[in-house]
Amino acid sequence: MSRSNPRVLSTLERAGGFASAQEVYRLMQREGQKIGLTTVYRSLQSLVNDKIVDVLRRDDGEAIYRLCGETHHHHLVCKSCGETVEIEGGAIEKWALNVAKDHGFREVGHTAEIFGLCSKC
Amino acid sequence: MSRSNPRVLSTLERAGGFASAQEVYRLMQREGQKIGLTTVYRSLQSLVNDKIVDVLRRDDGEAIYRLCGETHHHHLVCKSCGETVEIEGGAIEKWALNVAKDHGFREVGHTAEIFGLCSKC
DNA sequence: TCTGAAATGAAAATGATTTTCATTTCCATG
DNA sequence: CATGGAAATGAAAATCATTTTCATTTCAGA
Ligand SMILES: [Zn+2]
Ligand SMILES: [Zn+2]
Ligand SMILES: [Zn+2]
Ligand SMILES: [Zn+2]
Repeated sequence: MSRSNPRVLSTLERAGGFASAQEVYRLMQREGQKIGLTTVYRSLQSLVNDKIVDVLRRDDGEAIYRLCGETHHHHLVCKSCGETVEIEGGAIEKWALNVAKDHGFREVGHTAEIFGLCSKC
Repeated sequence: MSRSNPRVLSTLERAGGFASAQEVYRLMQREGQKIGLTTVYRSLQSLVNDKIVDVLRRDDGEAIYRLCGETHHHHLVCKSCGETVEIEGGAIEKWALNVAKDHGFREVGHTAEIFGLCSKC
């Protein structure tokens, strides 16, 4: 496993909001940074593994990445423009734990995402 | 715009749950149906436009389709052996709708999955 | 039957992502 | 200071889903 190139993380921060691997790469190019597309992909993957960034999908299927806070949370995403709101998941955390306990499951985790059309779309 | 080839819809129904375009195509091939991959893609797109079918994304980015109005449920999956329990998501449905409404989103949908270790693992 | 629009599908193009693999950079040890 | 090997890098090729092209077929209506 390769470790993340810190310039990738720095660029993603600077990009603000979501950016795809291709976008991060282009941005670094424009800024004159010398880096390969492969390294950008590998670094972003690594950041996702380390849970330092979130990865979502655009409507067209392209993966987009974003720095996310430390706390566990969920996303409300606009299907059309991609606007994203981070959501506290208190209710769903309880739901997941209860459902799992009812069925005798341990070491429980969950994923949840809400999508729809935002007010502007 | 092309209209949907009815055999595509029929195959998606028969597939049960979600299926990607490639999977629908392979299924039709196995069944000896003569159809082109292009037509499968076009038909699925058309069904999505007509809101007869929902489209989501797998983690790997592949688009998956399912009939609208199929009974909605969630899954509790064992990380180790893959045992799966179908879950009614009453609580999470309300949560998703409320969160979305609070942020002015329309046409709301959601995904949710719980995973853990089952009692046997 | 004739005619044009719609449907079809094979093949090529596209575009993101992954894989390969040779090269470069690091680093610890002698 | 070597120097040997592990990790990182990136160019190019490979993958793979999806879209586009375009020539052909189907089909409904005149
Ligand atoms: Zn986040
Ligand atoms: Zn929007
Ligand atoms: Zn199990
Ligand atoms: Zn639900």
